[in-house]
Amino acid sequence: VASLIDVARVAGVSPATASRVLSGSTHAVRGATRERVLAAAESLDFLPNALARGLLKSRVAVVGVIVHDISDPYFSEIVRGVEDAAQEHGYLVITCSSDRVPGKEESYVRLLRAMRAAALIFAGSGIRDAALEAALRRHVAAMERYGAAVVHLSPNFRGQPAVGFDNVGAMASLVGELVRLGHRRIGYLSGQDWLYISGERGRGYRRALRSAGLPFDRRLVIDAPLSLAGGVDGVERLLAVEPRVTAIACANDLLAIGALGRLAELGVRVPDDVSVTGFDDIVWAGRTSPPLSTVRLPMRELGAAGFEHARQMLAGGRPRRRVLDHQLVVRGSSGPPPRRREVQGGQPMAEAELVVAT
Amino acid sequence: VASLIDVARVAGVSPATASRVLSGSTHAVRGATRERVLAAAESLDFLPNALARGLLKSRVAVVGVIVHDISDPYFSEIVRGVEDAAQEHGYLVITCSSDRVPGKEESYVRLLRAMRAAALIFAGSGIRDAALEAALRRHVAAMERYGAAVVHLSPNFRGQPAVGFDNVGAMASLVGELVRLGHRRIGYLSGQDWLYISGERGRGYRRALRSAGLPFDRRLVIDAPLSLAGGVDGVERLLAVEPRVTAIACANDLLAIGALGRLAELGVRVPDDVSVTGFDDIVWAGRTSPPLSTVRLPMRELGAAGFEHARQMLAGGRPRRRVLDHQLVVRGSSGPPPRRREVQGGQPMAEAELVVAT
DNA sequence: CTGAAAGCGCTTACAG
DNA sequence: CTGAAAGCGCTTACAG
Repeated sequence: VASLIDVARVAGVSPATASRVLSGSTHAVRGATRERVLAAAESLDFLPNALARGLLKSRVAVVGVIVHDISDPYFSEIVRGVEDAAQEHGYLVITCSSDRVPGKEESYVRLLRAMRAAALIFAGSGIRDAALEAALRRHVAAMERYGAAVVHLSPNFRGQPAVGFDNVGAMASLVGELVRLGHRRIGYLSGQDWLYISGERGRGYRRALRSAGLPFDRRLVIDAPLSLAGGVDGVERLLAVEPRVTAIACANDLLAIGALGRLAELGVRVPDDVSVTGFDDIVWAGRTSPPLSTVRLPMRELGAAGFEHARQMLAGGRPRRRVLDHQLVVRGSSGPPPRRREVQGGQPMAEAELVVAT
Repeated sequence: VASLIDVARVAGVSPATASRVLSGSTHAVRGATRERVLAAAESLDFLPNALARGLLKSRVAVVGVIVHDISDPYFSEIVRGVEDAAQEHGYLVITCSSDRVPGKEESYVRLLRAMRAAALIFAGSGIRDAALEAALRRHVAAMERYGAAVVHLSPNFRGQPAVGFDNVGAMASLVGELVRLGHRRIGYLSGQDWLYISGERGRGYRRALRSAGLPFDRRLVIDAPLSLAGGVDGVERLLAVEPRVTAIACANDLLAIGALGRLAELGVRVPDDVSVTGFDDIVWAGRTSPPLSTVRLPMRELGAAGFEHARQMLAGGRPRRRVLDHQLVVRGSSGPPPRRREVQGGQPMAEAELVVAT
C-alpha cells in the first residue's frame, strides 16, 4: 500500500511538501509542484492513512453513537440523521447497541475512547446506575481531555440533553387530548423506571391528569419495558389490575403497537372499547390497525442536530442547547370512551364486559 | 491523557514491559512486575490508543458495513447481527447508508479504506454501474493488500456472496404457493433492475411461472424501487396495466407493505380481491393489515455469519461459502383468487370490476 | 516555496 | 525476564 513517502519519492519532492498538497493544508505550494504530487498520488492510488493522522491529531474523524438497539426504528432514524450530517463533513459513524445494559454501554464507550473518536453521542436515555454513571463520568472526562465532543440527545445523569425534545410537554398534550375526548380512567405503560426518559414522559402523563383535575392512580401505571414485548405484556397486566380503563397511553410507539396486537387477540376493539396512544411516530405507527395516534418526534433531525452540535464544539464553539419541535398526530387508535361506560360512570365493571366485543 | 510511557514511568519499568503486560502479549513478565504495571495503568485510568496500535498493525479493529439505509429494517437487523458478533471480539461497527447511490457508496468505501478498517461487509445488493464497480475493485484490492477481509452478503459484481440466501429458490417457492392457491395472473413488483438482487428474485418469479406452465408476461413486471413508496406507486402502475391480476408478488416486504396501503385506499380487499406477498419478513410484516405472507430470511444471523466469515479470513482461514436457510411464512395477505374471476377465466374484465369491493 | 527533523503512542525483533 | 531502539505514516514548527 502506497504511503506518503512513496508519493513524495515519485513526485520528486519531500514528504512535507507532499503532505501539504494532499492534506488540504493552506501552506503555499508552487503550482507545478502541486501538480506533480497530485499526479503521483493518483498514479499510486494513494489514500492517506487516517490512523496516522488521527494519532497526530489525537483524535480521528469518527463519531460514536450509543443507542439502545439499532434495529429499533426510533434509534435507526436518529442514526440515519447523524450519518447524513457526518458524511457531509467526512466523518464516519460507529453504532453501538447497548440494549440498555450498563456493562455493554460502558464497554462500548471504552472502545470508542480507545479509538479516540472525535465525538460521542448518547442517543438513548441515561440509565440510573451508580456504577455505570461513575464509569461514564471517567470516560467522558478522558475523552474531553483529548479533545472529543460529547453530546446527549436524551435526559441523563448530567441532566437535560444538549439537543432533545420536550418529553414532558409532549406527553402532557397527548394525554390531555385523551382527557378532552372524555377519558377519565387512563392507564399508562411507562417504560423501565430506571431510565431517565421514563421519568420525563411519566411526568407528562401526571401533569395532564393534574391539569384535568383527575386523580393519579398508581395502579394504572405499569412499568413495562419500551418494546413490543413490553406492550404485549404490559397491557395484559394493566387490564388485570383495572379492566375499566378506557384509554391506554404508552411511553413509546413500540409499547403501543405491542399493546394493539395483544388487544386485538383479546377481542378488545380499538378505539371503540379502548383508546391507545404511542409516542415517537416511527414510520410503522401509521400502518398499524388501527393507525396509531401518537406524538411525532423528528428523530432524523435530532440525529443531524446532535452531530452539528458536536461539530461546533470541535470547532471550538459553544453551541446552544436546543429543543426540537414535536407534533400531535391523531389517527384511528384514539376516540371517545365507550358510551356504556360513561353511563355506568365509576361503577366497577366485570372483566367479561370489557371483552364483550370478541 | 495517560500514555504507555506514563504507565511505564509510574510502574518503574520500560515501555516495552508495560506494553507486554497491557497488550495481552504472551511474552513472559515477572508476576510482581506485572502487578506494578497493572496498578499503574489502573491509577492513571490508562486505555491504550487504538490508533497507535492500528498504525503498527496496519489495520484497526473496526468493521465497516455498507447498507442501503440503516433505517430500513432489513438492514438494521443485519447490522445488529454484525454488531453482536463484532462486540464479542472487541470490534466496532461503522454503518454506511449508501442509499444505493454509486457516489455515496464509493465515498464510504474510500473512508473505510483510509481508516484501515479490518473488515468491509457489503450488506446490500451490488449496483450495476461500471464506474462504481471499477472503483470498488480498486479499493477492495487495496484493502486486501493491507490485510482487510472483504465480505459480500448479497449478489454483486463478484458473483454470489460469501454468506447469503437462496433468493431464487425462496421467491420461486413463494410464487409457487400463489400458483398452488389457484392464481394464474400474478403481477410482480421487482425492485430496481440495476440491482443484482432484483435479478435474482425476478429469476425466482419466472422460475415459478415456468414450473407451473404459466406464460411470462413482461407487462406484469413493474420495476418499482424496493421501498414503501415504490410499493404505493408500483401497485398503481400494475393495476393500470393489468387490472385483472389476482395476486401481486413483491421483491421485498417494504414494497408489499406500500402496496397493501395503497390497495386499502383504493378499496381493493386483500386477499379477497388480490393476494399480496412480500419477502424478508421484517418484524413489521406480521403487523400489517392483513398480516403479510412472505419469506423469512434470518437477517440478524446473516450479519453475524458475515462478521464471522471476515474474522476467519483475518485469522488466515479460508471459510466456506454459506447459504442460510429461509422459511415460507403464510399469513393473511394471501388466499385463493376470487371465485368470480375463475368463472370468467381468461376473459378481460372491466377495471371497475376490480375495485367492485370499494 | 521547500525540506530536514521531531514526534504522535504504540509493538516487537534483538540483545543481554 | 527486561530494556533500548527502530519504525508504523503522517504533520508541522523551524530553518532556509
